[in-house]
Amino acid sequence: MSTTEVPSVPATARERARAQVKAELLDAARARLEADGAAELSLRAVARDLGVASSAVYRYVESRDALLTLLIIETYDAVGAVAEQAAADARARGADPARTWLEVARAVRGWALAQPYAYELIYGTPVRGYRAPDDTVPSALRMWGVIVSVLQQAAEEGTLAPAGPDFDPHGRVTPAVVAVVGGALGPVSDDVLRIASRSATLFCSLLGAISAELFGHLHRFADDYGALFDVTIATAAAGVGLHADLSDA
Amino acid sequence: MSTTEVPSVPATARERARAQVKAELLDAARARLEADGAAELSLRAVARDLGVASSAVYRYVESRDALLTLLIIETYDAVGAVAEQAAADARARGADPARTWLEVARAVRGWALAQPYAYELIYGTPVRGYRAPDDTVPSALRMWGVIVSVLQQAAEEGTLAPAGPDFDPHGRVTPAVVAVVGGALGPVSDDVLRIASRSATLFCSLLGAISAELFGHLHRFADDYGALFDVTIATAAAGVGLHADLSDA
DNA sequence: TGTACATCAGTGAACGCGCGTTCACTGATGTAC
DNA sequence: TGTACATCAGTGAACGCGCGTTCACTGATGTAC
Repeated sequence: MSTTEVPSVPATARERARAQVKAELLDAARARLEADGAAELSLRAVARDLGVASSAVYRYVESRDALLTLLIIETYDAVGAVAEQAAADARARGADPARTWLEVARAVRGWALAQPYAYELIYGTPVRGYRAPDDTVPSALRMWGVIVSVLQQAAEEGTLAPAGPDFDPHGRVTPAVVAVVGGALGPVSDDVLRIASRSATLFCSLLGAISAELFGHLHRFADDYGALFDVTIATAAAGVGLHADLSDA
Repeated sequence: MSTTEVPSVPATARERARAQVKAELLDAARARLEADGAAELSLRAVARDLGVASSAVYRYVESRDALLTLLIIETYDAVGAVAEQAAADARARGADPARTWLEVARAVRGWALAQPYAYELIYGTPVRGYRAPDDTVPSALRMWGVIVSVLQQAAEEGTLAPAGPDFDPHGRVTPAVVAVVGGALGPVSDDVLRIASRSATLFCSLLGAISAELFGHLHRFADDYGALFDVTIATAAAGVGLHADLSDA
């Protein structure tokens, strides 16, 4: 009935139980993370929450760092899915690329505000002494994929123009940069060439706007930070050639 | 010879010695911070470095949190001074506002790369369990002062235009925002009105560009991140109406 | 279906670590007369 | 200038805490015959 491959549904009851306990462990760890923050995440606390000896955790996870890695991958996937969904929804409603990007940014902000410690885990100060292994890369790239898809869409529509006569990023994008952003996402076309550095600019504007709010640098702007966020994202996007209409927002 | 005011130079030898030891303590704490990171800063480690019992530190500092506060203020002042100096230098060389901002951004980035843990202390994930008191606010505002001065300069020169026809931040800036940015820096003029949200946008673009680099989100862009940084900063600035000429950079 | 053995999830004690903070103390430095 | 007292910088031991990780163990679950 099956080849010698590892089955996706575990065969034995023991394996099924094991998979379920591991899932519960991850859930508990995520709850701890979202309550205490990434730097404070402790195996003993997670074990306590599960009502289990702290040593039992080691049946499922090699070390605290390994657990962190699992959570980081989960979190990149979660925010990546949020961004992808927002882009798909916006496009389904007929949004242009600029509007799509704004919707993506809002969705990511909403996600970050709802679980700030998860945001901090991946986009805040890296946990000291922890070095993320390469396993996290594919999940981390999902966000970049969304960004590039927006720019690509604008380039195909011919609406991706530089913001001003004095500024043409094209000439300043080196082959190395192009290879990375282009290479990660498909064949390098002239369009991608033109958008390579712009993906970084959009990413940075999103990271900066959310981090500034979350880390308390805008708390004097208080109540209406949502509107300020829109302006900040749209302004940086305008610099990149994506002009959004905010009048209905 | 003096009033009853606290003298700025301590009178007694004991007071002088005390002030000097406190300065040495802060230096040692800063060194530890720059070696280990903010979250790992420990009073015992600092005491060890000073060759002193850990309890002795409490003669000079109320608690670990109080020490953190002192370091945060010092750090805000340090980066504020770097930004102010860069702006002054640029203006002395006859730079326009857009160019001035780029020079400021570069200077701040250089400072951050040279002491990443100091940058993280103030602009990274806040240290858990620590709540910054209001003492830090004036020092934190120095950076905002530089940003607003650049925008004000452009507004006075009449070169501060929106980036595109579809985007006018003016209408979306609420009175509350204006009161904060304007109020912190002088009387609220129409010019300030127009730049209130833009200061946040510039701040966020700087925060995002440096954090993204420092926290490893651009490490695949590797070698030439300096050029990418310029483009990112200039692009967001262009969205705000500051058009920099990068051709000679 | 029943027995003998292997696997392995979970236990609980322990190791060694570092931390922030308190407290009674000592001895040197300063002050008042 | 000399003595008696007050101040206070720094000591070292201690308290109580939580952490990551290891290890020999037990007992239940699974497998082979």
